[in-house]
Amino acid sequence: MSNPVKRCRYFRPWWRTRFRPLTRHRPVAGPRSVLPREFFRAPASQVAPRLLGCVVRSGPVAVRITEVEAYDQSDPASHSFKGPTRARRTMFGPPGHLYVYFTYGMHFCGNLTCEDEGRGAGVLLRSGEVVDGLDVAWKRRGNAVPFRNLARGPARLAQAMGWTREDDGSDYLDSVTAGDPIEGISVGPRVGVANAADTPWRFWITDDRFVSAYRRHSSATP
DNA sequence: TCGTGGATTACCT
DNA sequence: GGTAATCCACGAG
Repeated sequence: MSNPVKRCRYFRPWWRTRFRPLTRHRPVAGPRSVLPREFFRAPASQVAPRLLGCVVRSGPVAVRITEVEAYDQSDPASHSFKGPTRARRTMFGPPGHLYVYFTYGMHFCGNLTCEDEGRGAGVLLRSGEVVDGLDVAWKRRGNAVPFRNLARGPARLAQAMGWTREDDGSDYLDSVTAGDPIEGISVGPRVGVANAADTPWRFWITDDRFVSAYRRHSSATP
């Protein structure tokens, strides 16, 4: 039993996956700087593109962020638009915290809160590339999931990170670190929102394979 | 690769 | 009681 491949139940060799894991060749190495609280105090639409390429860690799993969406209080599509409620109070809390919500009766999604306390703003983490804790992420997502889809999509990302209701309100200041510089940023309308779908507050890394497929909300006006 | 439809429940009106 | 910041399986081309 000296074969390390067989020791780990959830290890999957890259040649069994649809896409070659870039983590084998582009590891996140060395200490990374933690972003200051002031970083998250800015408007969500400014924080969102700056988060691209950053690495968010939850226990053993770390994800390089490739796609985000910004939401704030003046935004009809935002959970904070109608003011604070019990389920959405985290969004109105201090910046740099994790806001986890439950949607479609089965999925969790995670946001990083922005702006000053009392202002309901945040950045939805839509997609990412798992760069650490690959075995744990695969265990949570299922063995049959292709490497590319481990965290491609907000609910997939939340599942890979292991986020649930209990993580709502956690301070994530020490869990977000700067990443490698990125090539380019694309901007476009947000996904899955019925109101203000055309507000260009969705940001993603141009030509990155770890970006979710764009799908407009079924009842959104064309 | 793309489009379609079903699953399933917390939350607010 | 309707809506929802979604995912997955499946089929067609």
